[in-house]
Amino acid sequence: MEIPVNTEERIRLAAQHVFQKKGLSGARMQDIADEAGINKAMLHYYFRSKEKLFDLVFLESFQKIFPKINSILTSEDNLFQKIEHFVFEYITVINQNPHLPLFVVNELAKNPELFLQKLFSTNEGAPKVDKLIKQIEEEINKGTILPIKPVNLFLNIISLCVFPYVGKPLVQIILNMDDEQYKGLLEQRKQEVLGFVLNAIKA
Amino acid sequence: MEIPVNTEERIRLAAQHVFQKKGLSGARMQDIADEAGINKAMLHYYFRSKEKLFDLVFLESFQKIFPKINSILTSEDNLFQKIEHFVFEYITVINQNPHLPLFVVNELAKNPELFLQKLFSTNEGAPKVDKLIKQIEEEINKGTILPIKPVNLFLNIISLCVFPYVGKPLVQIILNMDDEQYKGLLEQRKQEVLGFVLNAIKA
DNA sequence: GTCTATATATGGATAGAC
DNA sequence: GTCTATCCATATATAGAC
Repeated sequence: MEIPVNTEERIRLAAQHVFQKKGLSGARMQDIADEAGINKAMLHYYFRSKEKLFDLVFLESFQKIFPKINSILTSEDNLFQKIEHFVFEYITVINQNPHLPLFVVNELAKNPELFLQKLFSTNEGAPKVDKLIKQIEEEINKGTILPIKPVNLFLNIISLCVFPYVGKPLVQIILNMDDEQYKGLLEQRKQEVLGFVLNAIKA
Repeated sequence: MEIPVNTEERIRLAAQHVFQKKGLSGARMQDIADEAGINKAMLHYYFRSKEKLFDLVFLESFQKIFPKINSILTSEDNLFQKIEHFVFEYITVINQNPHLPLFVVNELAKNPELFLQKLFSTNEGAPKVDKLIKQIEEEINKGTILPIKPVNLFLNIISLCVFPYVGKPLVQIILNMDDEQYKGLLEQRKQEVLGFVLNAIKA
């Protein structure tokens, strides 16, 4: 994690950090400038406005999640491989950016109107879950897994992967865990989630 | 949902609504005044400052979640009854306040220092999960459920209950569902979550 | 208790020197 | 490109009339 020499990149990283921590309305341009080690005026020189800077950060955050999901969902793996890949890859990504899910979810919730245009104008579009849904239905028909609404299974998997990160502060209070203990809990989630899901669906 | 006649109560409800939707930093006193149908000055007359008003709203939100959880967790039910009660009650509460979990989680994450004093000074304290943990261990020893780290099981249950609400905007994009469809999905989560969990742990 | 008007602080954005 | 100084809009908070 060496500090980039060029100013624009330093600002980008500082903005990412501050926005993810405080959100759009909570972040101060001064905070970003301080963290980047430069002056407030520089932010406007490079990125024009707070909103433009935020849009960039948000889009980049979004793109950290979706392409990888998509490539797994549309792969040629069978259902069980796909679930394993999804769980492992997804938790790995989140582990590298633990504040990312809450940031994305929260800003999406606060700007219900903005996200669509920003997303679909630049991105390849929302993930394609059709193939996974179809695979789930096939396995149910074959009798290899128990009947379940495919959408529910997908939602369950995502919930198990993501919530421990999104809900961290709340769960820590409930379980009375310090940061170190919670980190340990998160580290073995890949195996835990995978095992739990496979148990739940196996016929 | 009739509108209260007395001003203080109107402000409280308006504040709750606006804060839950926009968060502390995103909410404007003017928004709250407008929604309450009174003047900005009134807010300060009754609640002194934005921060004090927020603290009240946040604490009330918090207290909507915890007492009920606690009473279930410490009850004399056996493990399976307890899981069923927890899932049904918890999802019912969230269904009545769908914005509550994201609000609480988000503000907790943004104010890591504030929450402890505010909470523990007024509340009966964090939920007691010890009893549940012990019950899980007992059932594992008896062989009625598969081995699992008790904390993981608890975390899994909460994740399955809460994430569909917290992650709504994101999940809706992924699954390409409109509000009506998503509402339908949420309505059958009680049965879905309970069945999924029981399948996953049954020996 | 409720309003209008105003004070005060904060934060995003720009001007202009270097 | 980078800085300091400043402008200006917005938002919280208060004063004071009714």
